[in-house]
Amino acid sequence: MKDKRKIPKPVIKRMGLYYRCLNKLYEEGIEYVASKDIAARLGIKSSQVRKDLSYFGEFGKRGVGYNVDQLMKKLEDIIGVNKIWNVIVIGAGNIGTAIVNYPGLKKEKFNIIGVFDADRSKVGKKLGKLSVTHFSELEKFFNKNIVDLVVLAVPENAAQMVVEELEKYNIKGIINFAPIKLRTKIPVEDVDITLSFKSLVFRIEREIK
Amino acid sequence: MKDKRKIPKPVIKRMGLYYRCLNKLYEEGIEYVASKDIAARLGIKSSQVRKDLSYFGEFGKRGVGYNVDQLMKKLEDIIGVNKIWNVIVIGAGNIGTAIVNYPGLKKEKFNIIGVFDADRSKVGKKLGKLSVTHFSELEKFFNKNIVDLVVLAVPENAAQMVVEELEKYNIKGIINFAPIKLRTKIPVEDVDITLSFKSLVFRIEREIK
DNA sequence: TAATTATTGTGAGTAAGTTCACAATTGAAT
DNA sequence: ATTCAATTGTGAACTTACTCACAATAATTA
Repeated sequence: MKDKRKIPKPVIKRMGLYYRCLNKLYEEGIEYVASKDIAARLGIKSSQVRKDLSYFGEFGKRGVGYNVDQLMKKLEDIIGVNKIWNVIVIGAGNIGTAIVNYPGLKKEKFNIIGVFDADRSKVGKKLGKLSVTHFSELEKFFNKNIVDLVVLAVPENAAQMVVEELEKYNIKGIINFAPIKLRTKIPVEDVDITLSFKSLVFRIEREIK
Repeated sequence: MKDKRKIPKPVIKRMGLYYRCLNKLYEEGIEYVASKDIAARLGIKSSQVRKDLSYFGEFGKRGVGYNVDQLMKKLEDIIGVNKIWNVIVIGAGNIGTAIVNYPGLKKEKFNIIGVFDADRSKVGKKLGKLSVTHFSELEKFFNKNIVDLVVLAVPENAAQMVVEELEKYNIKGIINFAPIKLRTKIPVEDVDITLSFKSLVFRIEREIK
């Protein structure tokens, strides 16, 4: 591993993919795997797999491949899945509800500990084990709980205002479902599902690969 | 516009962003806009905006900017928002339900015309105006309806089997929420929300920008 | 009319990301 | 022990994407 190199952003997304792939291999009882096989399962090139992993260390054995169990554990450290992240969801509409109910997040150690909404008619509504709290209770909640991440699932016109409120607290990042660019110093990851639809449609219409 | 150039994939995603931005400008009553202003709203460089647009034509006026209304209409043609897309959702779990109820899609001309699930206990459940149909009715449905896109919101272990079923029909694309690589000739757009969480967490932990 | 200011469109230059290609290593077979 | 086949890790080449910088153009002002 040549150190100090900056890790390309796409590598980061692929690490999660590799981790999931290794999990499956482990469940299938496979002990050693070659970059070629991982690549085939993910539909990418084997050289990509090797280079990506090489940013973090030398995990393989030449002529043999990677020990599934061992590499899995390395990836756990790298992508930090072992740490439990406390998450609150702001906005209890369709997206907020789906996030709270989505079992995949819990499985990956994202622990949802609160749901907030500004709409009084939604307050008290049960979502799994949680019930919706009014947005005005946010400060009280932050005083009593450690919150790492906030899922922002509010309407577009409310998003920037909520972010400004969030800046008062000490959160580590925001997953933003509102289709606007948030102005903030807090790290933000934007998620936009309609863009995925549009992107697909564009490819279909233009036959661009 | 220099023609025949292949359009970079990231440009395609940004076109949707530009369109949405233009809509807002239009609503705000702004008649002309400079690439610099669009860029500022989206948090990117103005040269990027101009170059992206230049793949499709020359829409601006030097020294003045772009006519909002006019550019909006051009973008409509380019990204094909004017066409209505018929969509079915397979899988009526959390994600499937959220997709069906998500008003953003309807607004963008993605028209959900059916929801299917293999779980008999879900069949008949009302989701907005639609009710869940059993997966075995799929063929009958395809015989009576034109379906452009399929949203795949089934568990990971069912996804590949569903895709093989879908290959019998003449659909144009798949939005895949299952965390696996689908083996198919049909154009697929993968959506993975847990990857967004992981990517954010990775950035937070490593301070990589 | 000439100067001034604003802004586009794009070729050329950078930067980022991917793939190639091969020496180095490992284990198995002869 | 030697050969053979498999596979890694990585520098170098290549490809893709982004940014710069400036000529060209348009509107405004003097």
